[in-house]
Amino acid sequence: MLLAERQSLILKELNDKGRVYAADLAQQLGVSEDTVRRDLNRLGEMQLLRRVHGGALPLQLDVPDYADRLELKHPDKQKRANAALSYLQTGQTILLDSGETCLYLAKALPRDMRLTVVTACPLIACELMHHDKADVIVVGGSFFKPALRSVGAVTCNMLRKMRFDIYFTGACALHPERGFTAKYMEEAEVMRISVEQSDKTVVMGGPDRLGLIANHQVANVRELDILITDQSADPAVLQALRERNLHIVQV
Amino acid sequence: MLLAERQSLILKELNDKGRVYAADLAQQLGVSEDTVRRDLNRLGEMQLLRRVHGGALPLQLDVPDYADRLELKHPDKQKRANAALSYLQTGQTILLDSGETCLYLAKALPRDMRLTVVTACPLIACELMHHDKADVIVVGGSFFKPALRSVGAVTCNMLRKMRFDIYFTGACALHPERGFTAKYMEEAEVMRISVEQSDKTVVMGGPDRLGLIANHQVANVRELDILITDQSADPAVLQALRERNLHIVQV
DNA sequence: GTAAAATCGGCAATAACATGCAAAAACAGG
DNA sequence: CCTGTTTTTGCATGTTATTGCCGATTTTAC
Repeated sequence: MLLAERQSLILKELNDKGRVYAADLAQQLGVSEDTVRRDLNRLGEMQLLRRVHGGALPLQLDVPDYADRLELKHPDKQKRANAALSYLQTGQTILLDSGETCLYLAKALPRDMRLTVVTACPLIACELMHHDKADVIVVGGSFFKPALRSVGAVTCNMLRKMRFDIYFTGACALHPERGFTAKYMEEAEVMRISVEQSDKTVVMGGPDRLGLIANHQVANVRELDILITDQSADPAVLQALRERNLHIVQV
Repeated sequence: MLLAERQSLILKELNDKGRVYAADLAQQLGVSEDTVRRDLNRLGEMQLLRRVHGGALPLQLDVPDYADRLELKHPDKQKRANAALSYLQTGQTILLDSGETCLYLAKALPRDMRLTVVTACPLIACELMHHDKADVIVVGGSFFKPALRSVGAVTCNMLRKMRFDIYFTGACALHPERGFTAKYMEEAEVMRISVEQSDKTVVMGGPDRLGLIANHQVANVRELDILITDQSADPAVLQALRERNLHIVQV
C-alpha cells in the first residue's frame, strides 16, 4: 500500500467514524503503530486532522464566536469606541452593528444626547435600555448566534426601508484591494446593505484585522469613510487604504 | 475512547444539559471518577467550563447584569415557568413574551429540545444564545424600554405574518369579566395580535395579578387557554375564570 | 455535630510517544 | 545496468502521558 493511499484511508476513516485510534489503524492497515503515528503526525501538521494522544479527531473549526470575544477585556477596543463617538451629532440616526467594539460604543453613548439608535444585536438593545434620550429600534430577523445578531431576508428588508447618518461597525477583515469582508455569508449580506443605506460608514478595527481577507465581500474600500485603528497598525497597509480615500484615525 | 474525545463529550453534555455531575459522567463514559475529575479540572483550567464541587457548570459569560439581577429572586415565578414547560413539544414554534416569568421560561427551556422560539424581547434572545437546538427569531420594531421589548407597527406586521403553536405570556392583569389587560397601549396591541396568531395561549401569573384590570384590552378570557398560577390564588376568581373555559394549573 | 460524598496527592501499571538506527524499497543520474 | 541518495518502514530504546487505586483531607448535606 502506498503512503498517500494509506493517509487517505485514515482521513476517510476519521470522516466516517469521527475518531481514529492509532492501534486500530495499525492493525487495520497492516502496518506498525510507529508508521501510523508518523502518518497521523504529518496529517496533523498539514491541518487535516487534530492529533491527540492515542489517535486523532476531526478538525473542529473553533469559530471565535461572540461568547469568546466577550470574555476578554479590551481597553484598546474601548479606546476605538470612544474615538468613534466624536463623529456623532445630536439628533442623528445611527446604525450599530454587533460585536464587542460596538457594544463598547453603545455603553459609551452620551446619556444626554438625543439619538435614534438602530441595531440588529439584542445585546446592544438591552444595553441601551437605560439610555433615556435614545430612541432604540430593534431590527428583527433570524437570530444568528455566532454573531449575536439578526440576519436573513427579514433583517435585510427592514434595513432597506431605513436611512442612517452613520453606520458603525467592527472590522472583521479589511484589505486595501479586497476591501471589507466578513466571515459569514448572511452577516456579510446584512453588512453590505448597512453600508448602502448609510451616509457614512465608520469601521473600528484593531491592527490584527487590517490586511486580512475573509470569505464574503461586504464593500470595497472606497465605499467606506473612516477607519479607527491603533498606532501599531502597519503603515504600508494604512497608506494603501488612504490612497483609496479612506480617512484613518489612529488612537 | 480518546482523552480528547471524552473531554469533547463532556463539553457537549454540559452544553446540552446545562450542568454535569462527575459521578454520572464516570458511569456514562465508562471511566473512573478520578479520570472524570482530572478531565473536569483540565477543562476548567482551559476556561472551557466552570468547575464546581461534584461536577461542572457552563461558563457564566458576562451577559449583562439585567439578567443576573433577576436571578433566583422569585422562586414562585420560576415554579410557574417550569410548570409551563410541560405544554411544550419538540419541533413546536413558540412565541415568548417579555417579562421576568418568560425570561425564567427561556432559561429553563430544555437544552436538547429542538424548538423555534420567537420573541420581541432582546434579553430573551440573548438568553437563548447558548441554546444550540433552538432556532431563535427576533421580532423587530421600536424598542419600548419599560417593557424591554419591541412594539409598534413593524412589530405587529412581522407577527401577523407568523403562526405559533403556543404563546407564553406573563399576566399583567387578568379579570374574569374584563379579561386580559395590559398597562401600555402599544404593548397591549402587540399582545392582542400574539394571542390571535397562536393556537394556544398560556398565561403565567401570580395571585396578585388575578382580578386586576389595566387600561388596555388584550383579549377576553375565552380567547385564552391555560393559566398557571399559585395555590394561594383566590378560589372565587379562579372559579369565575374556569366558567369561562380557562384551564387552570396551580403550582 | 456526623456521615456521606467529593476531592487531593501520591503511586504503580499500562499505553502511547519520540528518537535513533538499520534494512529495504524507490528514486536519480550517469 | 550500476551506484549513490532519499524515502519508507519496523524495531529497540528510553521517556512521557494516562489511568485506576489507595489513603488522607475537605466539602456538603442532613
